[in-house]
Amino acid sequence: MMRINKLTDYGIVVMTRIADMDQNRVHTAREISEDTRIPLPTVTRLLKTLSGNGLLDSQRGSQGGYSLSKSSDDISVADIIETFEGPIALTECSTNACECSYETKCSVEEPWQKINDTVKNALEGISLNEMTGKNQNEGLLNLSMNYSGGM
Amino acid sequence: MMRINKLTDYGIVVMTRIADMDQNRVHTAREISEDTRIPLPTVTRLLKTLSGNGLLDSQRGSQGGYSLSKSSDDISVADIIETFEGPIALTECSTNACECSYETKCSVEEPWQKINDTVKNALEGISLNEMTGKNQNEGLLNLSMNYSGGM
DNA sequence: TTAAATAGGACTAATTTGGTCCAAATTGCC
DNA sequence: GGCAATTTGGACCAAATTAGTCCTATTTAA
Repeated sequence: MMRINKLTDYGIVVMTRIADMDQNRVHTAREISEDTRIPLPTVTRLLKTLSGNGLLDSQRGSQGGYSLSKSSDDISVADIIETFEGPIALTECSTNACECSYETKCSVEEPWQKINDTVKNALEGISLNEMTGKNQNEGLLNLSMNYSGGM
Repeated sequence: MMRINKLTDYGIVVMTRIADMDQNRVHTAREISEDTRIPLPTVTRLLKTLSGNGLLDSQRGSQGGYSLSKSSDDISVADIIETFEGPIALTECSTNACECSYETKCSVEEPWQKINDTVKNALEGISLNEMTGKNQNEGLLNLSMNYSGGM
């Protein structure tokens, strides 16, 4: 467990797919649905959310469709996750002024914030471009380094 | 969003509380409930899960109770999370042989694994002892370094 | 004018999660 | 031996969240 939502996961798939396609034209919900095999109504909703949050540009009407609002290098996995789930926060204490009434919990607050920052940072470091697997560069290499480097 | 479950969060609070208490005696569910202000039935369930998974030792009967099964230095936040939520896996593709039928998703599989490893690693690096805030040592300092060091 | 799109929002079903409770087994102590 | 204090195991239900669908309006190119 400790999963991101299924819709968020789909959202990343959809974005990755768009990043993989021809950048010189827009892509319709139907086209993306057929490509990814995610049902059309669901894809429709994903795309609306993504364009509503500025990650996609949309063009209405006949010949309309969606395209990336910026380079796939400038869109992070964290951007997409936050679009669907709001700010990355593993616990309530990770973000807000934590209102917990449990005394103990508060000794726990500061460590959680740092843990949260680490996770967030990792997700911000991965660009959509890297998710396509076409070219592996900085973000993922750094992750590998940190991983083998151990903590 | 992208939260760990509330029960998991409670579980960490409970474990932290126990780590904070006298290690030379066992602690009852009632005692921990009163300390943390988490309702008794819930605490009871948390403790059962924790002892069932080997993070706590239990002693039945009168004068019984719970105690850490090992040093708080040797119990990680990841251990506790996995006790309640199973293996840390942000997406299905992060663990299992990913059965996804979406072609695109598979280009996404490898990056996800690395992201997942990073998150997991961060959580494994924080000991229960550090969560108590009594003494801040390696795990959290390393997180801070990685954080400010940037990726 | 028409057909092809997106936009916005309501709605329902399914799943997960949170929280409680009860009966059984164990153990220390008088 | 018996009682009281505990943990154990499992069932159960209510609440919240999530997934997925559908309908109607709006926009735009041809």
